Amino acid sequence: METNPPVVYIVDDDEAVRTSLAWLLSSVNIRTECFDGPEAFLKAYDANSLSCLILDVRMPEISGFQLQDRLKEIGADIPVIFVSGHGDIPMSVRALHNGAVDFLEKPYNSQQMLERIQVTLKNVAGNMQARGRRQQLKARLKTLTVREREILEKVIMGQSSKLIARDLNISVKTVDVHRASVKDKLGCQSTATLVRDVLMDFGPEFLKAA
Amino acid sequence: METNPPVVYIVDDDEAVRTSLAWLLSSVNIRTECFDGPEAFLKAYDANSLSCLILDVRMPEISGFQLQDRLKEIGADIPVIFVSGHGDIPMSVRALHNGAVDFLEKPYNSQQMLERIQVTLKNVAGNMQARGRRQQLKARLKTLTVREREILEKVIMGQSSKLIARDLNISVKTVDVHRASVKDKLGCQSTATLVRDVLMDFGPEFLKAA
DNA sequence: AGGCATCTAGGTAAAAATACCTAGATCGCC
DNA sequence: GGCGATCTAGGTATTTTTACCTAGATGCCT
Repeated sequence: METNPPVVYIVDDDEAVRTSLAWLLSSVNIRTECFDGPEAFLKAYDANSLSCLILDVRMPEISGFQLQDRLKEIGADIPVIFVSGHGDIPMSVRALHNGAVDFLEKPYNSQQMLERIQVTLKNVAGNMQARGRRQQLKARLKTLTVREREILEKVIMGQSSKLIARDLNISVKTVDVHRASVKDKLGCQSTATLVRDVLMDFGPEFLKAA
Repeated sequence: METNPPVVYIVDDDEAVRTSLAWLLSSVNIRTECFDGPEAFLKAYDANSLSCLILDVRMPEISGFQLQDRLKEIGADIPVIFVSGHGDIPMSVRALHNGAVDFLEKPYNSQQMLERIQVTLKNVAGNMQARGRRQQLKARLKTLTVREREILEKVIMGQSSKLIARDLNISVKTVDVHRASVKDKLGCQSTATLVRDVLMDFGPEFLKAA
């Protein structure tokens, strides 16, 4: 996790806006990367960076909303701050419902813009280590076999090895073997930490998650 | 938990708005309760009801935002739909950041208003049984003694009785006694279900919760 | 055919959790 | 002074989990 310098991605088709924002941020030593459209941004985006995205709503070809959807699809949880010159209330509501962290009007107040960005970056920083664990756990969950995952779910539901064995019509011994390899693969010390780690990072969505 | 008929609370100082909204909702058989100000609403509000709140932003004495803050303070997690006749984007963003589920402009489109309300009520209904468990668990957590709660936290952190005993400089036996009474008071069968139940309902906020 | 992953299951043993029991020390309250 | 709550801790026994070991059956890929 190389997260040291925060990056603010700026996606706007208006050259003047990009330049002005970049200048504003550089004045407080925040690194920026500018793109004139979503495609260019998606190519350059580094999911492991400590970053946020300043996104224009209305752009040719692909709108800001569409880019936001795209980012959700690929599981990129970079915080999005929308900026719009012709926005209205329904648009801002839609943006925030769709997961944006903020919505500002153009022309924006520099001081305010800066403040919102810094708050956002701060929040991202606060969530970084949690996100790291989450990603790691997700990767490890993928290494589980079908049977192991099945046992994991039942363990988390609080069933004992005996019950699980009866459910699956296999020996308790076999269940224990699977439990052991699950704990091994996920790097947990005990059933308690196993349940805790999985639920902390995935919560109720665990059963649905891939 | 008597939650049968959903209630839509309407708080607006404009009599005409209240009447019109109440009429709209009654046309689809949704029960409403109207109030001309936050104080009257707070007196009548039933936290156990399946409900949402249509709230005007600008009102004399106490603003909609202030009522929203008040509701957060008293732990009422009723979903709030703001309506405003003189709203702007910053206001809507502020409202949503503050926990509102929606923000509509006056004059509103009846069909749209209805739709948003129904979506909101549906979501509330979906969360009701979860909320019930949460409330029950919260109540039970309060019956724990200081020591029991201390042990519970360590158990959830994945520590074994042996470790906990060493941490607290007491006997393993004593730790087991506390563990047993914690499981008993919270109504859990095993450590796994204990960890699961607490984390499912409180998650990472468990340590901060009262 | 051989290698590899997976699911299966048994043995042995230690460690941990759980379920019962008793019971002393302390403290605040009536 | 007695009562109840709380924290303490021991005994005993059972069940469960965990850590090691081996190893057969299956199926897939090279």
